[in-house]
Amino acid sequence: MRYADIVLPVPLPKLFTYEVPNEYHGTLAAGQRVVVSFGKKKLLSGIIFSLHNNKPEAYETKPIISILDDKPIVTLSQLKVWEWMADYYQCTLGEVYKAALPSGLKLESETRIFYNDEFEAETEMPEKTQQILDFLAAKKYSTISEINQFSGLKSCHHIIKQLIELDAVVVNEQLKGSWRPKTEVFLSLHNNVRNENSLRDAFDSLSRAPKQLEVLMLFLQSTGGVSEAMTGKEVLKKELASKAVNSSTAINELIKKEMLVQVKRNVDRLLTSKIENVQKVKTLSPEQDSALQETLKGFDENLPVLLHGVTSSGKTEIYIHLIDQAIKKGQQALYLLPEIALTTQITNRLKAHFGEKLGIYHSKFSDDQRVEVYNNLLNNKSYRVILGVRSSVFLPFSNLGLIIIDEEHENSFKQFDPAPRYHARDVALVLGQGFKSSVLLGTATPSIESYYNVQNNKYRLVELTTRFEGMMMPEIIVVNTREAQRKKMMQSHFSPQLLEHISEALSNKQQVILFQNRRGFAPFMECMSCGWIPKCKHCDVSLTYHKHIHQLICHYCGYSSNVHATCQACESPTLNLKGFGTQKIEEEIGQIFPDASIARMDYDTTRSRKGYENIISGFEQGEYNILVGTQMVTKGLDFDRVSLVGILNADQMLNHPDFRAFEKSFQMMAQVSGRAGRKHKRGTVIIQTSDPEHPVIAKVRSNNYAAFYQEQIEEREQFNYPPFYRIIHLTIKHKNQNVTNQAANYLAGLLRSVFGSRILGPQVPPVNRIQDHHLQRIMIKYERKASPSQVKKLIRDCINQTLANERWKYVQIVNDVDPL
DNA sequence: AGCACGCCGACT
DNA sequence: GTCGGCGTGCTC
Repeated sequence: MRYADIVLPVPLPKLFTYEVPNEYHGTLAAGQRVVVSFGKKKLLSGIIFSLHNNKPEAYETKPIISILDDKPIVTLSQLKVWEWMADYYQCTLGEVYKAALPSGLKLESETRIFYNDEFEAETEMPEKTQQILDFLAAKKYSTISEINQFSGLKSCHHIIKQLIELDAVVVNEQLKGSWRPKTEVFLSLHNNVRNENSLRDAFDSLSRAPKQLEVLMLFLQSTGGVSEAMTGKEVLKKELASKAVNSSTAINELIKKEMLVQVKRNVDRLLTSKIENVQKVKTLSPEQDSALQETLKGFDENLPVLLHGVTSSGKTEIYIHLIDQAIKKGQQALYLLPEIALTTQITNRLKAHFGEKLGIYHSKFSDDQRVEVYNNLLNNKSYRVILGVRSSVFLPFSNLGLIIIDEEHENSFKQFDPAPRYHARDVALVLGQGFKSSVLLGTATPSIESYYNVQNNKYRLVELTTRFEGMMMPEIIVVNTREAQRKKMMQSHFSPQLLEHISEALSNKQQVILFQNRRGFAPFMECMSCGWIPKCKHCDVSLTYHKHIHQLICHYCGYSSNVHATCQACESPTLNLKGFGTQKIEEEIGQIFPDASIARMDYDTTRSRKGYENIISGFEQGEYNILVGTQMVTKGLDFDRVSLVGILNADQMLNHPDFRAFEKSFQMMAQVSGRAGRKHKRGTVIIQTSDPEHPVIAKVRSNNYAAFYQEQIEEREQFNYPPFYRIIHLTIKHKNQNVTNQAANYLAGLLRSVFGSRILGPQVPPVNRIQDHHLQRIMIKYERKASPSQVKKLIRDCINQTLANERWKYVQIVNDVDPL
């Protein structure tokens, strides 16, 4: 095989053919990583997709520069999933590759500019050039982006080019960013002193070096005693060093005197905490046990099972039993959770059961740690279970027997940007087919699509209707805010009933959760005189005010701006903070209950690595009385002292212009209500709304999922929405608004000639400009029974025909399959 | 997506 | 006259 087709991390819809150097003939396989040169100078790592002997006719091939692995790091079954994804989600293999591997396994070159020491200037050069040269001379070498940053230039290309011509600098491409094993230094007793006599002599010889003596004693203590130390037991150097002040010189002296020896060893980054005693799997309640048996029956029929269990019904225990069984059969298990539900609570619980068999794959982990999880699984080391977020469907499983998708209804399983815009639940089902794994979808509030699959006998349904350990479903009180407003009884966002219940809970030393879904209601500034609102320079959105840094930030492109004292339009000093976010609620509730301690959980307070866990554990331990939060508070948290949950504004969710708004509202309200109540004490939920008779609220109140589903499914059928129809969104982007509009109209016309009334739009999406690109959107709704691949091919043809047109060949068209 | 090339307007 | 911004094309 003399040629290799290689997947490269570029969004181009093809593979690239490189020549295999002679010495590698017959030694390569699909899935191995190679380094190749791409374009004029770039070095990239890519994945061998296939090997063949077809010499390309149209171009000269470049050779593969080097081979990074002796054996494939992407398995054949992974490559199959990649291919399926690229096809189903209409993206390129390169985009899948980018998403699939942790960046530590993807190498890319970086241009380094080296200063030439022998250089002597013959003529004077411009000031800027001289500055950059001085900068390089001081640093020896630097990168383009560093120089740009230093010089404040948008591009330093011209200057560098000049310097190259003058021989003042040389450039060089350097591969960077590769993962390296972590090493730590261990100490053990030197062979010379591993008997009592010589050890005694050693002690004697240290009589005038008290510090070294102290350290040696500490070392012996750390090994667990002299006899242990004699066997060569090792102690972490940094741990020993931390036991005495200024001990590092003493340690190094002892090494020099050949009393201690040090060795560097590769250590696992993930085995930081010691594994506690592995817990036995708990016995299940009768309800749980029969649910487990039902689930197994479904698995026997080779059907995915939808486990519909009310909140706090103990689904996790069932999962643990299933995982345990899979491991006993020698299989692997994958437990998928949405990002925000992957808390220490659940991690600790699983760790207690599965110990070092458990691997965790999470975006808050460093990239090095993710590489280690990847390698652990690839080399079949310790992991048998992976608890992870959406991207863990990309891990190199070899014998996946069980997949659990918990909180199956969660939208965050769908990746929105960048491509691949995949839904982890749907990819997991495909993954499961490949391995013939058992698949379990768990939730208290199934998505309409999944429940429909139950009705159609594509999934088996298992229900858990009772809460764990005698917990009762909460009492739900609906408060009419319109009426309260009319009677002028609303105190800002709080109804008298809600305030009454809060103060009652507080005086009973119980905790309160206040839920505010702030979607579209983030705090922003507005001029009270002229109505001017600070907007993003590059996007069609108002800037969001962030109190902690006192800045305005664009949530779409990250643009930030200082807060000005005066209005930029009319110059009057009347800029006011507007909006109804969690921060506002936090402040106001603090004024009403000055003695309560309040925590806030939202995008801002949980961005840092520890922020999220601090808030949760603080609330758990009763440091806070009230927790104010966005949808984050609804996910998989079990608190023991929460007696009251307040939903501040249900209307906001219900009035969203989206066909899934009711579904999302029901799920959100049901989930957040599930946080109320403790063992043997019924919790209370207060829902504030201006429309207490709203059918969705009625179903939440009666906890009647089936009725809710019935209503929704009829609506979906009537208006041709999923699950009866499939949806594809095409977003057309261009810097010039006219070009965007024309291209969108042309494309929509083409599509209509093929699909007729299945085409909607083009329409301007709610946010019509992002990063200086104007947007238009076309929606394609087509019957579920139509062949998706056929439909997608026809759509591709229309897109290609549009892009072939000279006038809009620079238009970007983004494909979102099954959008949410 | 990145990156280089080259065209063209802005300032010395 | 040069500098540097941005539009255009190419990547095995």
